[in-house]
Amino acid sequence: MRYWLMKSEPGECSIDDALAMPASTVPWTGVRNYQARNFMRDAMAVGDGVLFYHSSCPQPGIAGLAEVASAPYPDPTQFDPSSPYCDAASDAREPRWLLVDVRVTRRTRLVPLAELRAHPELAQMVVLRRGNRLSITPVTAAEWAFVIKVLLAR
DNA sequence: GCCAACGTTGGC
DNA sequence: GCCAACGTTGGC
Repeated sequence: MRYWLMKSEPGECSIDDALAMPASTVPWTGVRNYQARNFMRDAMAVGDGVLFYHSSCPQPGIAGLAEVASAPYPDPTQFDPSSPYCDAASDAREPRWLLVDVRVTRRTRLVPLAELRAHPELAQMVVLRRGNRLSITPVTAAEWAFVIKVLLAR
């Protein structure tokens, strides 16, 4: 069992948008970075814990808890000409972009980025590292436990 | 394989 | 809107 932080722009899919979906589950469409794709393709397993993070918005931070809810499968938006995520170079027989489904298990208070940065226990979190831009980053078991037990107990 | 130019991310 | 950081592209 592994843990992840996954960024979503609330303008596209907020925690409430995800909760409004059937089974509170959303396909994690639109990832167009190979490192992030490889996490979904190679390292995730159903049941892995996910910190659902709001980015590119007035209040960036953790907005809820979720879990990986499917095996990897091709992201349909890469083949959709009307989608901003369309990738004409991707071959339908060998899709370039994969995704997993993510099921929200709990809406939490918004834990702001600044609050995450304020805790030495989280100083090594990949998402907090200088210059990090990855939309999917691994979270250690200790970081996960700290977020749950300390930050979300408040 | 190198690397300059360019594009994107995302907080502020 | 700015800009640091870093990924991607494409000529060579």
